[in-house]
Amino acid sequence: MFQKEQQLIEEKIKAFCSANDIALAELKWQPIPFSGEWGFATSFFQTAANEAKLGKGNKLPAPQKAQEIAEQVKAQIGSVDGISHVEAVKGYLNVYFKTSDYARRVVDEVLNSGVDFGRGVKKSERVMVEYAQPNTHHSFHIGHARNTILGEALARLVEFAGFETIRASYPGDLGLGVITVMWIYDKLYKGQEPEGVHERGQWLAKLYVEATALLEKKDNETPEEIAQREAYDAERREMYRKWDAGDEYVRNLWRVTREWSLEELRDVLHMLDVKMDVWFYESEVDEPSKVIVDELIKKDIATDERPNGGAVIVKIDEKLGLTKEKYRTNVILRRDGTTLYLTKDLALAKVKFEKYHVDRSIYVVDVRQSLHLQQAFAILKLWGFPQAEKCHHLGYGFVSLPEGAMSARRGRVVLFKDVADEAVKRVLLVESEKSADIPAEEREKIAYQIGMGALIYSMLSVDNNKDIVFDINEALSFDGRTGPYIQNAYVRANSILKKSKVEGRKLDLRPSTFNYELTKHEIELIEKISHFPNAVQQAAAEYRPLIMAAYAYDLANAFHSFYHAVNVLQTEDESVKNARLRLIAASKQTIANALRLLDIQAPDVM
RNA sequence: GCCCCCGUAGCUCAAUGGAGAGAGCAACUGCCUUCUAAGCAGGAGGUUCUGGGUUCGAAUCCCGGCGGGGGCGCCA
Repeated sequence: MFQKEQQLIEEKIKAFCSANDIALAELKWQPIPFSGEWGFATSFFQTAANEAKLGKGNKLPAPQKAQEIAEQVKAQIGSVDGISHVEAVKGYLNVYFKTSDYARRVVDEVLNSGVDFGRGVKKSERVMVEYAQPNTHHSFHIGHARNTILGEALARLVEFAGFETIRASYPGDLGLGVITVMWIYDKLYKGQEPEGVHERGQWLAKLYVEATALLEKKDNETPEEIAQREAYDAERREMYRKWDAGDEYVRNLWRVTREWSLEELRDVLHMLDVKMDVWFYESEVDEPSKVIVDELIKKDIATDERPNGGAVIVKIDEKLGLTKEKYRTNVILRRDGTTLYLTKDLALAKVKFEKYHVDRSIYVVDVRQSLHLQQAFAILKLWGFPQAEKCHHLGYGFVSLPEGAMSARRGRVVLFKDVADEAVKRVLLVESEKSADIPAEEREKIAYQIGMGALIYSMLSVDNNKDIVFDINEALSFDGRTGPYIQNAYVRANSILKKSKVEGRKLDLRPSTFNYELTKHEIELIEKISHFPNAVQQAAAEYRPLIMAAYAYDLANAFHSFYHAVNVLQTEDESVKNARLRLIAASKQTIANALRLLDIQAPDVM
């Protein structure tokens, strides 16, 4: 927020150094890292090292030399508008703001910008974020939830940072897993259909477990059992063949059951406040991807080994001219002419580039698929798409359970819906004792916001490359570094503002002066608020929602401390009280903006 | 065999190559007649796995080792 002052000082430093023939290194600025101190800082260690290398000046060790330069620079800077004083400490130059001016500037900017405070300037590139790619005929578990939460937070961040953003979902609606569910449904449960969108979706997942048990090879099978199992498998294969051939009965069965899953998915996304712009389906890119294979063969990117009884492959390293193995070789068409995951991803990328004119394509996908995506990007490059350079795989560690990996085949999963229901139940329990005055009809809604806040924050406050062992007690914890902690700061700010009006004092919208001695808690809070726009840009540039999650906690933390140290409503001096109320309004706004980017809702009371 | 990720307080995790390596949880000490205690304040807790190297400066970058996880042609 204070580039102007920074730039002015920078110019003075540069002028001084060139006048005195000092080999100034690039100036990198950072906030002064001590609490309650407000300003920005840079160091002269690199410059001192440069000087030493050139054999110039005295032969002081670098830290002392840096301090010497800092002192000289300090003497040269003199007074700058809005800067209270400058210090040279341990090789650093610390520039301190004049608190009253800056407090007013920060608070005014937040209140004038409102929901747009922190929004970046419009960028020219269009970004697509692909996430929420569960398979149909299964149910949405906590691992899918991590994917979706991560993708949504990223989309919100990138969008707020200034990029035109397209959200895309890509459900896997074909393949053997899908056919397996259809097979057992058709064989044993035809005509049945549980009530309720989630119940029906989850039922399909149960059928999958049952089918897998029937089809799986077991130890010590009798000849009869083997024959039975093989007969089942033949039925399933036959169904797959019919699906592929476009058989009307099988296709219809597929459409109906697929829709059950999609209905559940849409409801889950609604629960997570996710609004997709584009829906891609695996089944829709299946045929187009076959055409692509021919094109790649013609362009001599792919090698057709079918005449020799093989598949169609791409020798990626060889085609890229790499001598050491990196992308290796992969198959893009089976020998029987059917497509693979990689084939379909190529077709999908083509659609993204050509139909949606995407400049930057982000894939939020499990880290285990890293090689496959790198292979896809490499083939896109060979194919001649310049956007291939800006394809980015945002991998994330997988979510497992304390008892081991989740397994859809064995039905050992934690369903998102179950966790969400449990979250509401737990919050309601806390609420009934802590906030008995909240009307019952509002309670459930607030409980949902808080419960989801806890769950979402627990997913976002861990860096994406780390695996998570899902522990529901940790995920739904409301104490300490959690979503509810941040929501509570928002609620407290809201409560004070409400009360200030109840007591008959309209919130003064005129800018306040802050020309009193601010407590260190106020200074720290204002400084945190002023960093919000930077946090947005950093999180978006690094594709890391964690940056925003950490920021939101720090901001809430600064607010809670201020809340306890300073009683605003009992402030005697009216102008000081008014300034503080404006600071609270600015805090509330910034917390709200940060929570929104994290896909967490901010309740007015809790 | 090759490639990727990780190793930081008892536990779970942070830390654009920069100033006391920080939070939360657990345990300990205080604080509700006060704007909501889902909170605040305080103390304790560290050879940043290990050995080298680069650098004025390394948890961070490079090389080796140890330990854990993942991936490597017709699954997704």
